[in-house]
Amino acid sequence: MRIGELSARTGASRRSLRYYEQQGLLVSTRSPSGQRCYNDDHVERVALIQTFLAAGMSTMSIAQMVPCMSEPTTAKALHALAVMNHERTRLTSTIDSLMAARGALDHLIEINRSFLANAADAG
Amino acid sequence: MRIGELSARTGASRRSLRYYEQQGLLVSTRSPSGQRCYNDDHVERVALIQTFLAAGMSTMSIAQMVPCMSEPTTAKALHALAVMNHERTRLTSTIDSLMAARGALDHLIEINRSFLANAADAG
DNA sequence: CTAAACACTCACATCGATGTCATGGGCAAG
DNA sequence: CTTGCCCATGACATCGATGTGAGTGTTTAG
Repeated sequence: MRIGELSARTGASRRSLRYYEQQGLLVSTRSPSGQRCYNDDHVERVALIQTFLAAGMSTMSIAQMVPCMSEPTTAKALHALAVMNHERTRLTSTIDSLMAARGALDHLIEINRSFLANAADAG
Repeated sequence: MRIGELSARTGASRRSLRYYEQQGLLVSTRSPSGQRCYNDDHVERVALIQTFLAAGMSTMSIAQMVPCMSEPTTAKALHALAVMNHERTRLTSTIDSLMAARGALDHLIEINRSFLANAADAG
C-alpha cells in the first residue's frame, strides 16, 4: 500500500509518517518512481510508534529502542535495553504524577461542590 | 518573602513564578518599590500549580479551575467544575495510555532479553 | 558610601511533533 | 492529451513553558 492508505489505516498524517521515516522509526520500500510502499506489518509498527509517542517518548528514544534501519547487534540490544529501562522508569513516575494530580483535582472538585451547595442555600 | 525565596522553596524558577502570575495563576502583593511579596500560602499554591503542570495541564485550564484574580462566583464555579471534569477525563485517559505504553515496553524488554540470551548462547 | 546580591520589565530563543504551502512528478479514466 | 488525485521534497509556521540576556532600580552587608 502507499502512504495515503497507511495514513488512513493508522490515523497518522502523511506528514507524520514521512517524519517517522526521517527519524529512523519506519522503513519503506520505494516504487520505481520513488513512492513509498508499505505492507500490513507497517500498520502495526505505526501503532506501536503512536503508543509510545502518546506516552511522551521522543522519536529518538523510540528509534533506539526499536531500531529498524540496521541489523540488530548485541551492543545495540544492550543500549536499547538501557533506554527501555530508563523510559520505563520515567513512565512509571509520570503515571504517579498524573495520579497525584488526579487526587488533587478530586479534592478541588469536592471543594467546588461544597461552595456551590452553600451558594444555593444562601441564594 | 520575596521571589527568590519562593523560588528556592518550591523549585520553580523566578521566571516561571512571574509567568504564573502573568497567566493569572498566582497573585502577589507588591512592596512600595514594586517587588513581589509572598507568604507561606503561596508555597502551597505553587506546589499545586506544579502538580497540575506536571500532569500536562495548560496554565489556562489551571487558571480556570483555581481562580485567584477575582472573587468566586456561582457562574465561575460552574465553569470551573466543567473544566475540572474535562481535565479529569483527560487525565484518566492519559494514564491509560501510559499504562498501555508501559505494557508494550515490557513486551519489548522481554523480546530483547530473549535476543540477548540467544546471542550469548551462539557467541 | 559602596559593592554584592537581588528584583524589575521586556524581548528573543528553545524544543519537538505536526500543519501547511509551494513546486513538481506519477498514474488512471475520460 | 487532459483532468484530477496521489505522491515527493523542502521550507516555514505553530504552540507553551521556560531559559537567557540586557538594562535598570532596590536592598543589605561591610
